[in-house]
Amino acid sequence: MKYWIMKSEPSELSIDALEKLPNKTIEWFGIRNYLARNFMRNHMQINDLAFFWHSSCKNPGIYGVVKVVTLAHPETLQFIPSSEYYESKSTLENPRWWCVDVQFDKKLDYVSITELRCHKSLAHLKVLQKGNRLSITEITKEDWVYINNLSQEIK
DNA sequence: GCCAACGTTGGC
DNA sequence: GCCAACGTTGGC
Repeated sequence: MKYWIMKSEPSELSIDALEKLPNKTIEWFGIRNYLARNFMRNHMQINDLAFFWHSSCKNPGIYGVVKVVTLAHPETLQFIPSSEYYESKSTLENPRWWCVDVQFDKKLDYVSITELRCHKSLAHLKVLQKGNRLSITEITKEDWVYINNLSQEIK
């Protein structure tokens, strides 16, 4: 079992919006980066857990937990010409973009990026590194436990 | 709105 | 397959 951080712009999909969806589940749409795709397609397993991160917003950081509930499958929006995520090079036989479905698990007490930066033991996190542009990164179980405890303390 | 970092594109 | 130019991400 693996642990992840998955970033989403709250204007596109916030943790609250996810919680209101049917089954509280959605495909992790819109990923157009090969590394992030490969994490989903090649490495994610059902029941993996991820911190839900709000990015490109006033208060970036961790807001909750989601669970991986499917293996990777071709992403829907790449086939829809009117979508901003349309991919003309994808065919049904050979889709370029793949994603998993994630389900809302729970909200956490907000852990800001600023707070995370205060902890030396988290300095290795990819989300804290300068110039990081990857919207999906793997973290260790130790990081997972540490950050969960942090959220509890902040509460 | 700035800008550093880095991914992608396309000519050669 | 190199690499310059360009585009995008995302924190600040």
